[in-house]
Amino acid sequence: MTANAAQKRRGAREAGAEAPAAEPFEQWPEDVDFGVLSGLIGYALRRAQIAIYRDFSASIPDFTPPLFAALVLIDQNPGLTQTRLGQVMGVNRAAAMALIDRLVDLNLVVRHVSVADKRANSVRLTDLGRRRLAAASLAVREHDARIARNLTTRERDTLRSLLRKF
Amino acid sequence: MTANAAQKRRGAREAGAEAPAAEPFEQWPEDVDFGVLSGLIGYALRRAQIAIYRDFSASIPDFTPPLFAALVLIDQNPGLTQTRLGQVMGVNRAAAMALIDRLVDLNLVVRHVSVADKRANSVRLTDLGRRRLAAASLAVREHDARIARNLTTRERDTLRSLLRKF
DNA sequence: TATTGTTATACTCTATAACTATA
DNA sequence: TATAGTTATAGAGTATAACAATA
Repeated sequence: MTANAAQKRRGAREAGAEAPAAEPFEQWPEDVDFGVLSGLIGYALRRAQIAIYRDFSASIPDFTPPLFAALVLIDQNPGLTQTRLGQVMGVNRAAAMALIDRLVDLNLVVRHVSVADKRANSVRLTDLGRRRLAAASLAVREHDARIARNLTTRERDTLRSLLRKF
Repeated sequence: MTANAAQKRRGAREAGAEAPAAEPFEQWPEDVDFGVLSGLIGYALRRAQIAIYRDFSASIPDFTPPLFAALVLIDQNPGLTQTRLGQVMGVNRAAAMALIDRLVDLNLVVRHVSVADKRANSVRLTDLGRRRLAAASLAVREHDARIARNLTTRERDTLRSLLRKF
């Protein structure tokens, strides 16, 4: 991960300025022999993700992809517990804790003990969290449109559909 | 990343045993509202990658995806320098250094100063590196077939082709 | 001056293990 | 006993910054 690049850019860009171009990534340079990697679905996915991640970091400096996803899931699912958030995101309890800790430190979410089960916390957004999420959601949608700019609407639908088969 | 799970499993599995099932990951649980995430290409890719990464870790305990990719690229491209490896993999020089350091520690690759440019190192596989790579390549191909098991041959081609557009 | 390798440093993400409180 | 949260710890991956050697 690389919050560093994001942090560096955070203060360096002025309102209304263009999102900085991420350093170019030669997707599949022709002078390089990728050997067995060429045929692998998993590796093709990985390379696409590198390009996507760079654009995300450059254009949404306030969040990382996991932080943004956690914030959306907390917002959309009232009463979500930390353990369940981890399951949904595909990480364990301790990792979910760490994400929520950071969101709490940023004053974007608060924990409160579940009345139904005193072991459990449910997590919800603060007013600030809601405002930041709304702003970031706009930026993320723009980012997503940008990374998929070389795909037709139909190709995007096909891709989303194929990706759900993993 | 999570070499820990891989390390834990490394000694625990016996020759010929089935690759351990990675902990299940509910790909898009129906009781959860994903909000804006549902429509994002980038997030669909991320979820697919979580599933793929888990299977990789469970079935190729000796390598992580970046280490395997680095090993293949070094093997296939004689005279590759560290900086160029980083560019090809989409990471900076220091990160490429760290990957190569680990491969050197594992006695899988060696550095030697380039005769053409004394600033540069070129990197090549050791005999052990070649043997390990051959074995891992088999396992990785099996892994890739397994993660793509719900896709037809045609769908795999479509997916690889779409992923090259990012 | 520009580039390569290198080292120091830092941060995110994630995991395992063990502990406490509650069920 | 089992589960939720928590804390401590660790390791992989990656970045920035600065330096020496070489181009």
